[in-house]
Amino acid sequence: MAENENTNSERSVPDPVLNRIPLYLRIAEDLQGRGVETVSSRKLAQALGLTDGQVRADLVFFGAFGRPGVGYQTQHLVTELRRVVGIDRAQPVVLIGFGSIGRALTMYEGFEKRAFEIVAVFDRDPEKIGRPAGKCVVKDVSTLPEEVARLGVSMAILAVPAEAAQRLADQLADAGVTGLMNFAPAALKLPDHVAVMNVDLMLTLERLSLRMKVANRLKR
Amino acid sequence: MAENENTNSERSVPDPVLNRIPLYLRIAEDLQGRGVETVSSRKLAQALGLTDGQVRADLVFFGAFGRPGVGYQTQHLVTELRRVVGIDRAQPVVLIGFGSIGRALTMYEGFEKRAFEIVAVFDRDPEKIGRPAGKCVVKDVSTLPEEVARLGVSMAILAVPAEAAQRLADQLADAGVTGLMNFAPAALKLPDHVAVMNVDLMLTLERLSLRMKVANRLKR
DNA sequence: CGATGTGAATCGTTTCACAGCC
DNA sequence: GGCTGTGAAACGATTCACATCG
Repeated sequence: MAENENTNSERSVPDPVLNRIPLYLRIAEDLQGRGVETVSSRKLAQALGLTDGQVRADLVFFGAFGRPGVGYQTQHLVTELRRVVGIDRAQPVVLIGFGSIGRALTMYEGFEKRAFEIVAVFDRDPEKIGRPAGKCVVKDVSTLPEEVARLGVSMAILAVPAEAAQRLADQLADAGVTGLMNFAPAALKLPDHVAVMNVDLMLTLERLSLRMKVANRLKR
Repeated sequence: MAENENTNSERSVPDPVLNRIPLYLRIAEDLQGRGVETVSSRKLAQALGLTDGQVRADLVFFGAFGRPGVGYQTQHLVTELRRVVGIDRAQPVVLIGFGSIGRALTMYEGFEKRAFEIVAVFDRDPEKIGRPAGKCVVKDVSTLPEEVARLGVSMAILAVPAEAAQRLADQLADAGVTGLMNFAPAALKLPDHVAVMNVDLMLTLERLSLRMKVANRLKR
């Protein structure tokens, strides 16, 4: 068995920290790509608009990989954070919904640059089934449960209309998916062991609009 | 120190509250559409997985529109929150970048259902310029500043490669844009009076992956 | 010296309890 | 009785200061 080296799981990690870890990884990767060998918490903080103390406190949640007097070795930081985030090896992902958003995702180059790979695409529309979608061919969504189980995928992207989202999310959870990126404007109800990240474009626009209004108020 | 007689305007609203307000609006709209006339803070809270006290506290930031013993009138709540969010009337938006994401956005029906309207689309690629994009025609991005100024738009969606994002963001800010939804994986530096919402798909996937690994989800 | 890791203090948000209104 | 609005308490996250190590 591949040992799960401890990973401090005793303590629950605050949500804001979970959101920042991938940001640190991105900076570290950028520095590594530019040949920078070490980086201080202060540098990391400046790049992200945070304080150096916060950076150190965040990183310590996942183990102390810095050296006093020196800083963090970018190579080491990248390796460790990739492992922490779970992208130290390729992650297979299934995509459900080949509408405008789904299509854009299959064309998006970012996936391969990072460690994610879309291994199957599903849609309900007979018109779309059989069409090429990136490296895949669109499959009938009715085969979703068996395909997901067969592929052993644990991550899914849901890009379907709101009405269909809950039912498909349930199917995915039943088939063993434990992580879901949801583009549908729906508040999915799922078991606690399934992680969900909602990407709701209209909601985001409204939040932006609200911030613009609030800022205007403060300005007066 | 002079007194501020403006009660709400000077008070800064916590970020988490700003994120939740559009959620309340969505629930209220749904209830209104189903003919429900009043709703309690408890009902709103249950629909979103919050506490009733939190809902009340949040809404009070923007004025007290509830009635003790009764609750909130959905009609009133919708009207007020639409105004608060700034979608009580149509909001013109410009879209920069007609790649896979930009194209998906022009096809997305959600915009018109909500109060946003894409009034101009820009790209750099001569191949794409002149092509239809929703109700618009793709314009040369070199005309961006004058077009934005002419249209008087204050909201923009940036769906271009990371390398081009900062320069275009600067142009947009100079042209009077005060709200920006950014799809590029770049940490934009902009004046404080410009609100930015980042939608970074790879970052979101990494945050999802990290949450799947941590699975520290203790009970509610 | 420079920079980390850490516990203590500070800050802000959420929760609670209750007074007041319907 | 039901429900809001509100100040106070509780909680959690961020900042700070410092001991420690390279």
